[in-house]
Amino acid sequence: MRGLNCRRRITIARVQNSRNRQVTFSKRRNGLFKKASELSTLCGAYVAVVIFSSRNKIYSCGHPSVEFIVDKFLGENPQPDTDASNPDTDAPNPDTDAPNPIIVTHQNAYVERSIKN
Amino acid sequence: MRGLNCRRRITIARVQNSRNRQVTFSKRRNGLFKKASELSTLCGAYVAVVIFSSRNKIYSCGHPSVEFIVDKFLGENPQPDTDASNPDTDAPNPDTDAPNPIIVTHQNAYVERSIKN
DNA sequence: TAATCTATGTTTAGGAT
DNA sequence: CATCCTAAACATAGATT
Repeated sequence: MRGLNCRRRITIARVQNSRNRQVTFSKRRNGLFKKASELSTLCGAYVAVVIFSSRNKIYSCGHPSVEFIVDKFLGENPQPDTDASNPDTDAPNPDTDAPNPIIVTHQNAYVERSIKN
Repeated sequence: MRGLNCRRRITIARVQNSRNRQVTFSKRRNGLFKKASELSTLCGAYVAVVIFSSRNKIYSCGHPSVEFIVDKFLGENPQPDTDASNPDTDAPNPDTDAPNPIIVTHQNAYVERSIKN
């Protein structure tokens, strides 16, 4: 029970065994959500994660909420300001939304873009 | 170089020092994207991550693309189920979108929901 | 400001339940 | 299905450049 049944290095490629793949999906999905939550808490950022499993099930996690972040992402939230009265909290400020035309094509890559510019 | 300048345990709470917070944001954001990418590759899942920094900058990462996943999430991609017959490849099938009425309210919690049912 | 270093805290593969 | 266990793999806080 020791030394052999521990973590082994794996290559980042599709897990062949469907059973192992399912377990890996479950474990890493939870890990991803935890990391997302921590990032939000530690840095005061808005973080949303949306996952579609191979069986077409949706799993999502968002701070403050996936919908809010998705709307903001889509620029469908031209809403100027709901309540921006917290000097201490420099969390993303809703009322800084500009009537931007965002939504560029996001491919399989990390994207960084300023809303202001 | 001597045991002190190494990693220390931190509590998951807003990082007070703004400089450290910025560094932590940068490091963990990259880590989160990497994890998301690995999950997608390992399990054949669609994964999208959208982040709004406290300075309102957008950072996103998606496989196959954030837009595609967001659209799917919003149910703006109505279309039932083209084929549910591929035992080997259980990767999400783009053309299996169903005219579903999804979009429930997603709060600060992990959400799991089946599309088919 | 970002990249590098390194010891250590955290995640997780595989096995078992 | 999720969850526990273990030890190895991996991520990263803090210092440094």
